[in-house]
Amino acid sequence: MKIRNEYTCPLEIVHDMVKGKWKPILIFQLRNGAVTLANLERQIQGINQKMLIEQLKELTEYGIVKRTEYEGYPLRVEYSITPERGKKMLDAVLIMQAIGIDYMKENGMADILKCKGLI
Amino acid sequence: MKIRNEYTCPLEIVHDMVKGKWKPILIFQLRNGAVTLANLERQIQGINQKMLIEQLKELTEYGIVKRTEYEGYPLRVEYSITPERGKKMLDAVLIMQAIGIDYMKENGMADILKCKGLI
DNA sequence: CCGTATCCGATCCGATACTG
DNA sequence: CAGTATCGGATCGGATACGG
Repeated sequence: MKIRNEYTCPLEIVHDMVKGKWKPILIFQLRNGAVTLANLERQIQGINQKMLIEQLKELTEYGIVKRTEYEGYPLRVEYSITPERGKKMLDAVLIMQAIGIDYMKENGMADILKCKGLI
Repeated sequence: MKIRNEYTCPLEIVHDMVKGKWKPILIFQLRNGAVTLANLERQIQGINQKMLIEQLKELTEYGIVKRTEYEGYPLRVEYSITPERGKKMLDAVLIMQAIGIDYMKENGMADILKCKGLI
């Protein structure tokens, strides 16, 4: 992954950190602690393995996500958010989630929220 | 602009609201009140008029930005963030800005912050 | 179970030119 | 000053197949 050497403002970097369709959702899914790849794939509707690994990798390189590998067989890997940058980013993601929930309520999409237990 | 009719989670909508290289920066630039197009173009390094108008338009359609047109000549238009959704989104953007500032400090990019008066 | 590689259509975004 | 139209390269993201 490229980390550009010419940034003109802090938000430009953060955009690189979290751009991509799945990154905010991934951060949200890690809010309660470490999760395996297989679980993430199960919990996130519509994602595929390629996107999952690719975007987790980028989040890891920016210090938002931590990857932990455990010895033994079968292979076991867990992903979690980092206590510093990851936690802060989660705060931003939670605000955005609230915005999304409000938007859905106001626009007749509440059914989706219900079936997810968010309402 | 399309508002998909199939969303599977609130963060997916919010991603549509703020995706794009310039949207977080635009929201940040409107933090202190209404600004004209020409001023935004001056304040945001590297943006061009097309992107400026395009992304402001999308933010407006999602209720994050408000466009106000004043009568008279020359034409005067001002953009501001909305008190509800726009303000909340600004809260998220401010967290992200702080993350970006930290990141830059930790990675020897503090010079950019200095020249912007952010440090 | 975890990760990599490739292919390909969709979209993003920058440059540029033009209108009121 | 504010906004529209178009074009082409770069990037993104989904499907699929393969390897540790």
